[in-house]
Amino acid sequence: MTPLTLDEIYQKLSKHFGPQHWWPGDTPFEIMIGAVLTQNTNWGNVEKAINNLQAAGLLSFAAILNLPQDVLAEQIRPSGYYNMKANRLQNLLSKIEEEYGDLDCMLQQDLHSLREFLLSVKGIGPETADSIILYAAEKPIFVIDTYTHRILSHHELICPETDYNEMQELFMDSLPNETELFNEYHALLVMCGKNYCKKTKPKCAECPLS
DNA sequence: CCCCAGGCGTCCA
DNA sequence: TGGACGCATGGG
Repeated sequence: MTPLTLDEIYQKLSKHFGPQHWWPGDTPFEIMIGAVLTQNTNWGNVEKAINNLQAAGLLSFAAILNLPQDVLAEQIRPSGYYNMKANRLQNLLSKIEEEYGDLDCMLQQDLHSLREFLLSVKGIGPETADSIILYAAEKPIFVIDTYTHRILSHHELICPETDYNEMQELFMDSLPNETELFNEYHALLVMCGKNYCKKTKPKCAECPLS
């Protein structure tokens, strides 16, 4: 049988799951912090870390930048890799301050220079960069993650060794260049991955794409 | 007890 | 360039 098209996948997921209202964060700053904290980490653990920061009154650019790194690490402990992530967060914020002065200025840059800057920051890879661009800066770029790879691979739209950039081009070459669509599509792929296309015990029979 | 989660940098061939 | 490995908590 012929593989699904990217458009058909979107239609099926959208019908099955409905609107996703992503990213789960209130402000661009909080979205950016969450994007770093969720690296290879369950979102539930990220929420615990963000709640710790919120409760301590530390969920701000200045607070996170200026906190002693070991104190920050302790606050974000539930998100895992906490020493590395404390370092990555402070490095990111200091680079933003150095390059742009503040977050709002960074978010107003054009997509290409923003992506180039983010990828130059140690600890920010393609997925984290693109998540910040799409969900915090609200500019049209398609975010790829392990779920995307697994779902495309499983439905034979790609071979397993396809890399990040190839998958991103696949989406962006065949879909209209719309922030809202890219936002919703990625959120739907994550929802589908979490519920049906898990690494172990996948529920393929119940998947809306099967 | 096991395995995994909305990655990334480093090292080594 | 690409595969292995470390980073680490909390949930199933």
